[in-house]
Amino acid sequence: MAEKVTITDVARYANVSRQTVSNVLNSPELVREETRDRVREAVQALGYRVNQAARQMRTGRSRLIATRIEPDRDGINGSVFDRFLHSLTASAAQAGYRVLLYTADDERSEFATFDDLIGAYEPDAFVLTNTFHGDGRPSWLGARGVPFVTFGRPWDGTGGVDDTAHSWVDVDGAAGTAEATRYLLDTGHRRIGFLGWPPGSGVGDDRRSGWSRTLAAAGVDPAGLDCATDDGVADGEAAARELLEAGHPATALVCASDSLALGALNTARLLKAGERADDPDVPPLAVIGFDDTPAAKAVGLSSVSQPLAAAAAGCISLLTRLFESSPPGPLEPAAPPAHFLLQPSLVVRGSA
Amino acid sequence: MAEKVTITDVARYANVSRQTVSNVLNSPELVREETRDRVREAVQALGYRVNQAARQMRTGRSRLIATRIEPDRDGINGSVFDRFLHSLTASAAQAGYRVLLYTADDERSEFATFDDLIGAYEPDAFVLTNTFHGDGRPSWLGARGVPFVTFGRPWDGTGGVDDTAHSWVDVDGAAGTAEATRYLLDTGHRRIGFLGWPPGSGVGDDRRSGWSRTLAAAGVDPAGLDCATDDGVADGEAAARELLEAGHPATALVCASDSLALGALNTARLLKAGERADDPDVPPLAVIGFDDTPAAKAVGLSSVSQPLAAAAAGCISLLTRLFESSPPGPLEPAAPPAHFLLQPSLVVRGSA
DNA sequence: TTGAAAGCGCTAACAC
DNA sequence: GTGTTAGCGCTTTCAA
Repeated sequence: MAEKVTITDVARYANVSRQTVSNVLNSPELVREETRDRVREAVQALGYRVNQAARQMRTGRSRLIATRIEPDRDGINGSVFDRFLHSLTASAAQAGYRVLLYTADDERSEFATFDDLIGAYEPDAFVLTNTFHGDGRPSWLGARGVPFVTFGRPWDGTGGVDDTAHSWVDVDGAAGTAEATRYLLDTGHRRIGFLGWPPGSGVGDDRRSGWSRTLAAAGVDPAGLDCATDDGVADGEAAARELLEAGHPATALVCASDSLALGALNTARLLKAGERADDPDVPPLAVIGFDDTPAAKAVGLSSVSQPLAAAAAGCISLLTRLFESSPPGPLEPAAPPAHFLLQPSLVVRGSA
Repeated sequence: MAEKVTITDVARYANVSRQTVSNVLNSPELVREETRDRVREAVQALGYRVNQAARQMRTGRSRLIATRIEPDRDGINGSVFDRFLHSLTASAAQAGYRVLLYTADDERSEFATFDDLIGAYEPDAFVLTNTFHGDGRPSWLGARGVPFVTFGRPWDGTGGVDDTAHSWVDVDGAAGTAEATRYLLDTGHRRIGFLGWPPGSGVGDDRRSGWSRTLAAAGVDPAGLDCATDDGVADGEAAARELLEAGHPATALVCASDSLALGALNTARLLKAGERADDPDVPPLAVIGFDDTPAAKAVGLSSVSQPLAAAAAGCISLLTRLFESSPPGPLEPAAPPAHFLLQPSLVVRGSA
């Protein structure tokens, strides 16, 4: 256990008072340059580090950012969160913060954890991911004046976004599927289907809209090309089968997730090997997924990639802005909510 | 911002002294039952939570466990760590601890982060993952008397394990590949290859050994069946090609990772569709991966699954044992290192 | 510009 | 069994 070095040790070593050391650390402009340098040397020499617990008691700020770690559902898309988390940890560290993890199975238990965390560790802010329409967390935290940022827009349930609600960072999903659709159009496809989730989820509707508007712009009739199902490889397989066994089947598919895309790929392979085997009229199905997960990379699936590092950096940037505007104290008007809408990019691989 | 409730508020509410409240919290047996109940009611009524920062200043314990979040390399196997992390967070919470994250690109920066973390946040312990032969972290932490557990055995470089080094939890990789090999043997395969990593990595050698010993027990000559390459889908593809284009090719493959297995699957598919097309003599290649990643699930790859939740729980259990034996104070002999070697299980899917 | 005093919330000793 | 005292390391007045 490294012997604890306190501010007193530094003061003694540098021949100044404890307060002067504190000033050098927190308001260096108040200290004469010569003294400042001497103190900094002492800090270096002794390997001094500010003790967070003590500082927190005085300032009320923990330099901790709490976020929930997601259990990776079907797992394919889980990796998106994990990559985000890595970047968040790195960005936070750069800004002088650490990331504290928690888990929660449902809203009730998450609120209980909020209470626990806020009471015990006093995180300076929360980063909320996987937000959804009707998510109670923003208002819970908002009501208590706890700063937070969401990775995901505050969907209002009609496909719109309430920009004034709170600070957020998100990736423009519609732009991603639009780019994917445009790419397929450029490659010569006309009958481009969309494999997505049931309407009502902000994210899913957003991604669908990019496809439909691009198709509309190209004058393609989307009838029979839109298919909604739950997320999962098996769901994707089944749904793709519908789209491909129709009278006038799709020749390409834009998918709302890599899970669905992987399922579509499986189905296409089966059809190719089965009833349609050796039918030269049937070209290979072009498929584009969403999220550019490791699985996509592994099987050569083209996919829309989210700029996760930028999203994480955006969250931290928004948070620090929040901290600056509203000192630790009581709830104040604080800075007006701000947000970043980032552009994804299409990664083309063998599948399209 | 929820108004802060302190121990003083509770004391006033319950008509006792602050110390009595503290006693109810920390040494309930010292307090008369009636008083205890009254205090507990007050705690409930006021929604009181112990302030960690204040407690930490007195006790020197932060109830924080630090661990490094891994950037997910090729990504396929990255998900293993993430699932472990989720379970670790849950297990830690149950034991009254929170998980603090950090990142590090190399050993030097990790040591610097150790210093930072220890000086500033004073985590009670570290959980080290992805340990390797020659890993300097255990001795660094050990020298400073900082408690830690590794998820991964302390390989000594000769394939052996130094049991006395420190507490660890690990999964018996050899048992996993042995089970996979046995399964393939039972399915009628004889020429079962192993697609692994270059010798020298404890984990890789361990997994290889399970295969080779099982093959030996079955009286199969492993000549030309062992292939080593770096981890990655592309590497797996290339290596599998060697194994499959040999004079007397393997009919089944046990792989050290799902990445390699996925690559092998790709190669098998190509060969099947290409030069070997329509050759009835060539049965489909049986492949078994390692780690049971989401990608394996998605493509129907059989794989050896690690009990990650149990591993995480084991880490926490070992850590709490450490805490109990060695009070916050200076470095003491503490409890002797303990460890858990967990058994993986084979998940059979379409690929084998 | 630097120094002295106070106190954040808690718990380990010790007195009552 | 319960209350009193002291102090963990720091920063924020305020005075020198």
